[in-house]
Amino acid sequence: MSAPTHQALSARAQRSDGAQARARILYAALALFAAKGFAKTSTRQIATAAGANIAAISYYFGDKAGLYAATFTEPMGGNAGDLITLIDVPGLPIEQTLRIFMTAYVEPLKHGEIVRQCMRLHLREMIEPTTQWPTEFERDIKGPHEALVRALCRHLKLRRPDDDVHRLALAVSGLAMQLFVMQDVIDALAPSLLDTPQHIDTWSGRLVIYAVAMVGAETQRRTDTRRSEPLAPPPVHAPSRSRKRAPSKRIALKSQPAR
Amino acid sequence: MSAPTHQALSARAQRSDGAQARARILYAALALFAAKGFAKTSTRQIATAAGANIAAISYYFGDKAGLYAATFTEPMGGNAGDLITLIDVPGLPIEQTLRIFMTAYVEPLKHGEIVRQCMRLHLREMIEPTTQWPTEFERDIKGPHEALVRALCRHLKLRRPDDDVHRLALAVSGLAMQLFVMQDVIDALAPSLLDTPQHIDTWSGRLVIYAVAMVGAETQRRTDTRRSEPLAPPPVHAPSRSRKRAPSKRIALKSQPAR
DNA sequence: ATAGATAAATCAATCGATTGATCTACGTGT
DNA sequence: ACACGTAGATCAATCGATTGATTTATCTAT
Repeated sequence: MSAPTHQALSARAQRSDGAQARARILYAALALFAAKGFAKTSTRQIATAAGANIAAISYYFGDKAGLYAATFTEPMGGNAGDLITLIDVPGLPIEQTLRIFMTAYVEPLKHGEIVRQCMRLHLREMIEPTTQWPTEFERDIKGPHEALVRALCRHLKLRRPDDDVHRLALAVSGLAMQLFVMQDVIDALAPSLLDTPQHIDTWSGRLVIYAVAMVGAETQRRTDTRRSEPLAPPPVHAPSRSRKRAPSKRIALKSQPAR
Repeated sequence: MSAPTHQALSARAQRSDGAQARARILYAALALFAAKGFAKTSTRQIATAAGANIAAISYYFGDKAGLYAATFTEPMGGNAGDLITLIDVPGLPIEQTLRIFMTAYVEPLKHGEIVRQCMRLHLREMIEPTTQWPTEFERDIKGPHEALVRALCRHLKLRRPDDDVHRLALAVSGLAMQLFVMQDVIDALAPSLLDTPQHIDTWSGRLVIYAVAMVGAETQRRTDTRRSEPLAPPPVHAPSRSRKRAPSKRIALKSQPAR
């Protein structure tokens, strides 16, 4: 019989779906791995948090490493390639490309705790790489970066990217990436900056402004160094609020203070 | 017996200094903790790498946690407060303040492997906080950030920092911070960007340009929103290379494409 | 429809390996 | 002779993984 009134008190039913137990284990593992890392999370903790038995993890995922790999592939439907195709349209002006890039990059921050945990998991891989890292790197890091490099090359009218384009692209994507890396730091420094989707949107808007400004500064720098002597150190040109052309005031600053 | 020809092959002498063994353990632990983290590094590995015995670690440092704490306090002489006093001089124009900030922030990247390992250790604390983190946060994160916020407030003529100042400060310091966080990523994407002190100086110079541009953009945004209707969404104003006042060209951009 | 058979899911118990930490004994320099 | 430092051996605890047995759901033959 098993009347349908079997207690749903304990997060699992007497005889759960099977796939349901698998999902419980998966998300419990995601939360714990994201919070404490792979090494400091034991399979017993995962099983306890999921309300499942320890044996179920090897039953469904083979071993602990298999479960870890599943937390990378299963929860997210793999929307990484979208970002690339979004910004890889040649006709778009750079401001729109940057806005699309930033908005798409930051947007996951608004989607619940699970996406946030996925992000945290991926960040851990960046600092403490496992066998999962190469895949992660190729798909979520190298791809978007090179797409951004292509867009910047188009805007700067370059046939091939040079070091400065790579630096610029890293600075731009780093603006968005830091929101993920420094989540806790930001919450500690200014708690009201990441708490609501509205605040995340305003931040995304600011990042677009910053990115556009950086691209503009790099464009400026390239024209400056091209028309001046090629070996001169890059002049500090502050976009001073005075509208007259900043005459590249030579500031007496030691470029390398500590030799 | 034991002729003085006892092999100096293995990095330790037969009867080493005592304090010398301590130092070997400390730096071996620093390297291993920085490379693999606290949990995944065993005391046996540290002792083997240091050419010392396992008992020596509890003899000199109490336990594994004590050794971990020592890797934070001993190798670096604590030069964090310097950065604060450097940029906390009210008279300096913002360009110089930013240059000093960036140069001082990035400069450790040039100093050998040990400083690099220390940085890596501190970054691990950011993502996986231990009891060491509060101290670390107050001294190396919150302090410099608030100093930068003060400098920006001075430049923007604000009596008290608002959210936008915090965002700007985070974006600026994030530019420098990402060089540490993304070391391996950068090496994988464009290997020649961080390999020599000259390249690091070049990058530092670019970061100053970027930071100045971002501060300029934020200044611009504030004047724009002040003189326009206060509730309008922040317009995308590209710092176009044309010198004439950018008339805040209204671009038809959906602010939130993927809602 | 009902009983029996097969597969799926869960459980407690336990394995070998490794961890951090400690103990005791030996060698060395003063 | 003495203290200091080192070495090997060993401790209890915990880890990931596996086992065999039990329970439940699904299918099949009559």
